[in-house]
Formats: sequence, structure tokens, C-alpha cells
Amino acid sequence: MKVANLVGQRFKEKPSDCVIDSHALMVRGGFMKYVGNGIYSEFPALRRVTAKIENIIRKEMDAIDGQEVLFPVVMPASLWEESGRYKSVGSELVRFKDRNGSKHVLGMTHEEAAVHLVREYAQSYTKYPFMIYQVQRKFRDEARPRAGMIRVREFTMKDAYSFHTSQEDLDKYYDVCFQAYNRIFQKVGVPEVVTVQSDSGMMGGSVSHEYMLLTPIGEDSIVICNECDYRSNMEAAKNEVDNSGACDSAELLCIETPNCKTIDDVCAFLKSDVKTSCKAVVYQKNADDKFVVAFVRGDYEVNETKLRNLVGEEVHTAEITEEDCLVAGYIGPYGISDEAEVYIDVSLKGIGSIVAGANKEGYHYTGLNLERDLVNVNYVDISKIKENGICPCCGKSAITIKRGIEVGNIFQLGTKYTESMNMQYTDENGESHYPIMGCYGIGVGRLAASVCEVHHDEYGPIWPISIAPWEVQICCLRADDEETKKVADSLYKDLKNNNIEAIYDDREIRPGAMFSDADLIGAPIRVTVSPRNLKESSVEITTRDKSVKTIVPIEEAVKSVQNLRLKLFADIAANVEDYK
RNA sequence: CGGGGUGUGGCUCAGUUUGGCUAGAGUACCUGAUUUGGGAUCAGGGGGUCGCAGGUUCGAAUCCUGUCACCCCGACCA
Repeated sequence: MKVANLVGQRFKEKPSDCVIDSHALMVRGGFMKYVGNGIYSEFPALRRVTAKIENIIRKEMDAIDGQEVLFPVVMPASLWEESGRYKSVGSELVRFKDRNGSKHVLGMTHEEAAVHLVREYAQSYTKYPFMIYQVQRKFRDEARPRAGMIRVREFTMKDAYSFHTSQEDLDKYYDVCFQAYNRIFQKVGVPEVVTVQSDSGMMGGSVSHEYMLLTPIGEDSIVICNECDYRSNMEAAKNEVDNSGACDSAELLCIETPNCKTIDDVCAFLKSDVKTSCKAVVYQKNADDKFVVAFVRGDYEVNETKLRNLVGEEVHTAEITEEDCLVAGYIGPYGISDEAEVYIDVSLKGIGSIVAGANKEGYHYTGLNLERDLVNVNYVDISKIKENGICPCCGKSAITIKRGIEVGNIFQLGTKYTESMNMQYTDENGESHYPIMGCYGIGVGRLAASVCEVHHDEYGPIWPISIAPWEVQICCLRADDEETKKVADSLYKDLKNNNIEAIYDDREIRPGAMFSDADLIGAPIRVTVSPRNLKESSVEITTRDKSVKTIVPIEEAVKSVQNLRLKLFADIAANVEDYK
């Protein structure tokens, strides 16, 4: 490919609506073009990147006996009604009617389609286990797309579904898949992807892991222990709190605390420590607006995911009016209305003397001792773990919190879909069972954008060679000079004949512009052919990350590029054999 | 859905407060000349119903009303 013919324009100025580097660089580099809110087209340069990622994934999926299939994008609503998700999923599922008025959905995930595809085929235990996967476009009507391709509405995803006849078999395969995913991210060139425990969310099921690419612009908070292997999504991280230093109790007193509506107000007014105060966070159930009150220690935040899981249904932040049973700003666990569902966090456990709202305008209690003053205190885990918090695994205060982008995940689904959609098989004793499922996803476009986010400099992306749009870029600095052009032309031909992917810039433009474009394209190896080097009968070979810069004789150029290419691949994956 | 912001050639923006000549600049694009190792210079050229729809006015990018789109923060979220 010649740069002169490459569809997609590169330009200098940063588009005004790009907030993160990778987004700006991928737009500036002619990789993608905005079409609509959360919707992008891929230019050839990006398509080559995503195609390479897809093929790395395919190879690994096939290696663990996956079989590629293709599900439809548009599905009849009836299929989703079978699983119950036509109703249970929110408006991110696009529902519409066709010309005959029959209801359809746009696929946002394909559990239903997977079960539908195999439920007649897999009626005998002899067919198990098996895994099917696809690489497909999905549409999710996200509330707020952002960050370029990192959070979009339409995207390509590899989704895989495995079917098993026992939990043990699923566990075994889950681990196989876990390892395959590690290899995928290794080969894509982002070893900085880490696995974390996660919350299963609407997918159902129990065990699940997310693959997180650590970067400050990530949308998820990751809890990492510096002392042991514990890593978790904030949503799933158990919080433990040591209140052993605050067990002294005191007399329960109701004190007037005028205009003290926040924890800080109250603690300042009473000159007490926030760590012995009780904060109330009020929610309402989406279904009936019934109040749910979460009490946490004053210096902690509520982890809404954990709360939601405990409540067992969706909740939203409450709006309290004067007619309600709660007194905004003065809510406390002692003497609270029976109408509210109350959850008390473990961060309050063991404190001898707590400051808390008195459920009465202008008053707080001091000296509240939950075990002494309340009947049946049941502590639950609904708070967010904090920096330097206690690791739930090793018990040391060694928690750090980082940001990450979720680029993949694996779930144990159980029988949620096989039961609801009545998929059964007959075992060797003639008895019927529901197969147990696992599902495994990777967002391809998001992964490409994330790699760019982690691997770039101020001039452009620095693609790992395994997914780079081209492995080599040839810059012919003086295409108007006959000799220079001749050498560059022949080098381009030689590289192609040696199966090295090269993009060739033989435009008659100034060197500065040519280098800038090359930086934006981001090929890992660059060969510069110029009159200056030709005086020494040499060309210059450099890497995009500037770690290598050599001048080699023209006749050794192809060999040098080949060696450098193999070295770059070897740096990425221990198993170079795969790439030869 | 709530709060804030922005819509003017492909891109970045000025002009809007205080209505007034033919709507501007830079960049990108086309032609020519000079130039050639980090986004050159000069000359010439093409490209814009100023988001859209109404309204006020002799006159609207500018004022009024409505509407749409996008960006940021929040809510929400396999």
C-alpha cells in the first residue's frame, strides 16, 4: 500500500471534541470517522488493526476447541421474551417493529441466539462439552457514549458461549479460557491487562472475571492488593473495616444540632471524629419507590452495586419530601421509620459510641451503640473499599485503587438461559438436565483504542507489531530524486516479496510532513530512504518507539528489517513460532 | 433524565455583547515557481443556504421563539 492511495486523511489539529489522547490521535491519523453519537466508521488503517486483533482472538478460540458461528444482529422479540430479558433489560436494548408490526431487537449480546442455535443439536450428553463463538457487531443504546471508541453504541465483539454437563467441567473449561484470554492480550501486545474479580450484573451467574487494561482514563475502579494476588473490580470488592480503636461506649444522648445536615457539619459542631459517625444514604426502589436506607461510617461511600445485589432489585437515588417518613439530613438507624428498608454496613461494626441522625429535625444522637441500642443488628457489606484499606484476601492494609478499561470478561452463567429457554439434554441414565453455560467476551474496537491509549506519544500511536496496520513504513524523503526513488521502490518490492507488510510513502512532500504522517500511522518499523543516506549507500532503520536507530547498507536492509521484525514479535510473545 | 457548554468551508477558530458594505483567518485541497531530514515560501484558485424552522427589521451569523445535534459533569450501564 502506498500512503498516497490510502483512504483516510491525516491532519494536524486536534478535533475539539476529543477528550482523550487515543481518540484524538485515531481521528487525526485517519483511523476512524465519527458518524453519530457513539457510532464510528473505521478507515482502512484501523480496519487492519481490528482485523489483526480478531484473527489473534480466532486463533486462540480455535485452539481451545471453539467453533466460529454467526448470529444475527436483528432478532425477533420472542427470542428475548423466552429468556425474560425482553422485559428485564433497560433501554440499552433497542426494540423496534418491522413492516408487519412484529417486535424485534438489535443484538446487544447473544446468549439467547446461542441457546437457540444449539438446543436441538445438543440433546444428548455425548455432544458435550462444546464452545461456539462469533465476531460480530453489537448495538447497545448506551446512555452516554464517550472517549471515542472506548465507549460506543455500536461495536464489534467476540462473544463465546460454552456448554457443559457439570459444574466441574465448566470450572475446567473456564480456566482454559482464562489462560487463552491471557495469551490473547499477550499477543495483542498489552501485557498490562490484568484480571480482576467482578460483579456479574445483568448477565446472571456467579463466578466472573474482567480483563482490565490499567490506565488513568479508565472508567472502572480497580482494587489491587500490594501484598498478595488479590485484584477486584471496585463493584465486587469486599470491604473490611477495623474499628477496634473505637470500641469505648458512652451514654445515648439526643443532642440539638441545628442546621447540621451533612456529616462534616455535625462532626464539626460536636467536635467528633468522622470515623465514629454514621452516614445515611437514601435510595428508592425503581419498582415501587419504597425507601432503602444505607448506613455507612461517615468517611465511607456506598457501593451501589453491592447494595443493589443485596436489595435484589434496581434502586435509584431518593428524593425526600416533607411528607415522607424520613427526615432529610437527620436520618439515623435508631428510631427510624418501619416503612424504610434498612441496611447497616460493616464499617459501623464494633464502634462503641456513634454520632447518628435522630430522625427528628435538628437533632442527632451521640453515644449510639448499635449492638446495645438496636434489636438484631445485621451488618452487611455495602461500602466502597478505600486506598490503604484492608485486603479481603490477606488481611493487610495494602489496598491501592487504580483505573482500568474493561477489554474483556469471562462469566460462569450457570443454567440461567438453558432453563429459561428450556434447553435440555439426556444423560447416560436417560435423565434430563439443563446444560451449564459459560460466556466469554472481548470488545475488539475498545481493545484497539485502549492499546492506542496505553501505547502512544504526542505524535501518534505506537502500535505493537502484532496488531499494527503495517509492520513497516518506508519513507522516501526525495521522491523527485531518481536514485532515491529507485532504491525506495525496490526496497518496497523486496519487503513485499518477503511477506513483510509495508506501507510506502513516495509522495513528493517535505520530510517533516512525511515523518508526521508516519508517526500518526504508527507502524513499528520505519525505513527512511534519502539522498543523505544513499551517499553512504545506506538506509536508516528506526523503530516508532525510538528504541532502535541504525544505518545499514542498502543490500542488508531487507535482512535487517526481517530481523528487527522478528525481534519485535519475540518481545511481545514468547512463542515466536506462531508468527513465522 | 438533570446541570453546564458549543453549533460559522474537511479541520481549528474569529466575528454575535452594540444588527449594517460582497462572511473572515489559519490549516487542508487544486495550479505554478522556488525549496527539501521533523508539518516550507511566494503567487493564483475552488470550496460556507453561519445546525434547522419560524419571527422582528429597510436590513439578521448577530435580536426573539421553537427545535435538532454534539461535547463535558452527573444519573444509568453487558
